[in-house]
Amino acid sequence: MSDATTQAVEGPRYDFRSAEPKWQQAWDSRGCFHVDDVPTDGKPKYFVLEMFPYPSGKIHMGHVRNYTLGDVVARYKRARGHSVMHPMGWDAFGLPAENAARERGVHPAKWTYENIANMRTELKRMGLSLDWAREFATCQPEYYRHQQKLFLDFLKAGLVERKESWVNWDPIDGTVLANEQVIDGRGWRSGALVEKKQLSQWFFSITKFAPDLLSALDTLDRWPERVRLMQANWIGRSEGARLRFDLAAGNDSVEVYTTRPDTLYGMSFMAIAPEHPLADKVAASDPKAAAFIAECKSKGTSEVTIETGEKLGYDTGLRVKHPFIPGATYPVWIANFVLMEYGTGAIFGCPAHDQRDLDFARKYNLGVTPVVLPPDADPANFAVGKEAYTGPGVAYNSGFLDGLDVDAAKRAAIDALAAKGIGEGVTNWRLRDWGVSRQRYWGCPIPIVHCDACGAVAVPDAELPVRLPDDVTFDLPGNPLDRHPTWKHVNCPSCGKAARRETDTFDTFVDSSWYFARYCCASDASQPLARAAVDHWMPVDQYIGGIEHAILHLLYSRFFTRAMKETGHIAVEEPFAGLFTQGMVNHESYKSADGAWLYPEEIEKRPDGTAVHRETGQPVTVGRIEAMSKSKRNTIDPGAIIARYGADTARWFILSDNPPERDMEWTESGAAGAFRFTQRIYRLAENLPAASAPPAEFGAAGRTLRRATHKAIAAVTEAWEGFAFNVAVARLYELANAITDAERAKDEPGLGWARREAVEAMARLSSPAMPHLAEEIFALLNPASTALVADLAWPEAEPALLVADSVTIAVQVMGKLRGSIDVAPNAPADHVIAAAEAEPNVARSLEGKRIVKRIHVPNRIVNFVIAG
RNA sequence: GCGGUCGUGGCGGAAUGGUAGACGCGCAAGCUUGAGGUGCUUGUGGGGGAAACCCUGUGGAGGUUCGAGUCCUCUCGACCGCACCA
Repeated sequence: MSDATTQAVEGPRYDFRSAEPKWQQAWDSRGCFHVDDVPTDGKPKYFVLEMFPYPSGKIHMGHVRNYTLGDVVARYKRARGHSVMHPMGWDAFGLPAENAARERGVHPAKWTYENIANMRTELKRMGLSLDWAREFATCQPEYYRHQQKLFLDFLKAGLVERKESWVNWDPIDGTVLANEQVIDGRGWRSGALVEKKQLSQWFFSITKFAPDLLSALDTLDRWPERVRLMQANWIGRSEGARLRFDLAAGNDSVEVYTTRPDTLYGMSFMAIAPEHPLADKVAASDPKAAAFIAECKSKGTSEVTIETGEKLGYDTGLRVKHPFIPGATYPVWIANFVLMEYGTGAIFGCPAHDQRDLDFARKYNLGVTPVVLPPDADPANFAVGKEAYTGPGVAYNSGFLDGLDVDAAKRAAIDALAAKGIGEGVTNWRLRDWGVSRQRYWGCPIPIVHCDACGAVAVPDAELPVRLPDDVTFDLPGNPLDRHPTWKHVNCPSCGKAARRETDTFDTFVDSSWYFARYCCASDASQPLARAAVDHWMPVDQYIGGIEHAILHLLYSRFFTRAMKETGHIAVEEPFAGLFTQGMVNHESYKSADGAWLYPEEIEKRPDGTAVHRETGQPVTVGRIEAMSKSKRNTIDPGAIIARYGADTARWFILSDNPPERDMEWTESGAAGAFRFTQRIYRLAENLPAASAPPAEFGAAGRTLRRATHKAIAAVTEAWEGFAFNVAVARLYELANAITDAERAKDEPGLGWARREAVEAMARLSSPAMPHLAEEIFALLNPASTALVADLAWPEAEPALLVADSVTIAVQVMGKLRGSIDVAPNAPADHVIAAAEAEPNVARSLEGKRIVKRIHVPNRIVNFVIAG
């Protein structure tokens, strides 16, 4: 920060440096934002929640935006008479803590708790209306013990399964990798070739709720449409048929799932996934097949294969019988484009009506028989070339299905399969069960003991929590829990014999799938959720966070809430009644001549928009405006902004820039402008008369200002209410402009009172955004009062003052603006039309014309339709 | 490929079918100031005009309407999500 910048904010009239801590202290000492677990105040409840932060070390501008948005809602709702719960906590388990341990030798717990302490201090400087008594971190045994209990309850209720699944295995790191962590077939950290491996893991049975998770999306009317659509796509319902194909030789059969049973007569091959059990069987006696399968598995997740979409296959030599055509058989291929995870891992190929099947058939010279005739096509010469026909039509070349349209043919085919006992209509889901096992240390231990005699045994409730051991090392790859000398060696809770603890920990998404409910009863050590408190507060009325969690976190939370309901921990099914997804905070990026990224503090902007390096004077390339990131160095430290301008300025700018759901750009000039505004409205509050009874009469300027004040009350209220926060800011600027106009007006009786009223309204209307400044101005205006704005009811507009003395009505001729007239509100139509016709410019346009129609919209517009 | 969102001044953006560009940023001129990255005043979509005013203008083309940024159809572009899902 340059000297010049520091000077610019030195000695301001409103000294945020002393005011902000003072008011934070005042709110805190009066417990303004504390609520009881089960309140008895009779107020309507409102639960405001922002997605809790990962304790990475410092807060960033995304946090500032997120928590400012939430704080506006919380403070506004409180003023509107709600009992508001607004808690904060820490999503504290996760990989970065382990990486810090590996790279810097600091214990994950120490690293995490130090980061939390630092970030808590930073958050407190923002002046958020939080109930800090409810704070917790998910890495505390006091939290995760309850999570372990929930898991065991889910297990008892049949909502948890242990099953084999295919995973990306990094043989060097000795761990499972998420798909995103596999880059070109290699582990992102180790660079080792990733293997596909079957591993026994714990799964939450989220698919049991798939129908409900989908249909209930319709009830979430305060969620963004696109989030609901993304979830619907993710859950992925599809209607089709499951049917059995018998092998031509032997007794084996293969199950297939299809959405197009109407095209069965167009079959020319069957394809099975490389992981399909039948493929294994073939490979056992066919080395070439084994080699092909191995190749597919190594390339399975490689982006190259997926992007080029090259279809590879291997003909097993086996053949299957057609379900309807006696004697017809088709080859069985192993194909890389068939997914074991979807449907049954096997498909029947109908190249004429499925693009992938067609690509495959063309490559390997398999037959292409059209069986759906497009409308207006000629059955004698309709043929499929490079594009499969997937549109509507009528079945032909299809035996008993001939002449039926697609839908009727599907039903007829399913009926026929069912009659033969070889198939049925089914609904299929894209959603997979949620694998939660991670081979990591810094996570919640899964409370299970593996016994050779008893199998997987639940840890008894009385022994919870299963605590993470502190004495672990990170000098070797793999899971430190697995190689800990003693931790995993325990006796079986069931038979007492020597057994092994589960050394996997939970996916951190589990931690965040129920934290919102835990806030309601955070101090109750005896149980995960205390029903009285949770039933009172849940669901969250307004949840706010980034769009990046549109699917996983929100879907998992919806699942968890249903599972908690089924196990008696909660009454609701949907955790978040309202959801708001904020945009990102972007900033320009800067590059020096030698190509190195530069921090905004390292450059100096020239008036012409170019930039130079502050120290060297070398030219700097001003790059794209993009998401703040450490690698591009285009970050702005909220701590520095708050130190320089104060929290209110940071909050105000972030709200004013643009609509909160869109990406915003952080600019120096914008922040400076917001700072100037804080000073300006404080100035408006100086030198006002003391409080007094309202005068009986107001002059013209006073009346104008009072109308502006009450219009602002109505407009700002509506804007805060509707998440149009940038509009609320604009309306407050208008009010400030109106106050400035009144300051300049000739003094008249009552004007001082009207200015006081306006300034106090200004302070209170802006208090959700700039709470410290609001308190400071209120105290300045009311030196004898000990009341806090944070405790005051929201201002109400006087309806009489919302009606203007006169309204300006636009006058159009043939829809074109030709003038405007001032008339009394709700003046009679004939009067308004006469005045409109008399307006000089309008009269000129009407001269010599015949008016065929006069349209009058009261208080809005007059439009003359003329002929000739 | 499938699904979706969005196109308004130099920029961020306002606008229940009813005066397009509120409000802010930036810019320009002026006043204030020892100075100013302060404060204040005025101006600021494009074209014409001395002015009054006129024409034009919300990605493009049609349509509905007395009246369209807003509703409908087509089209172009940008962005986002999912993606070999059978």
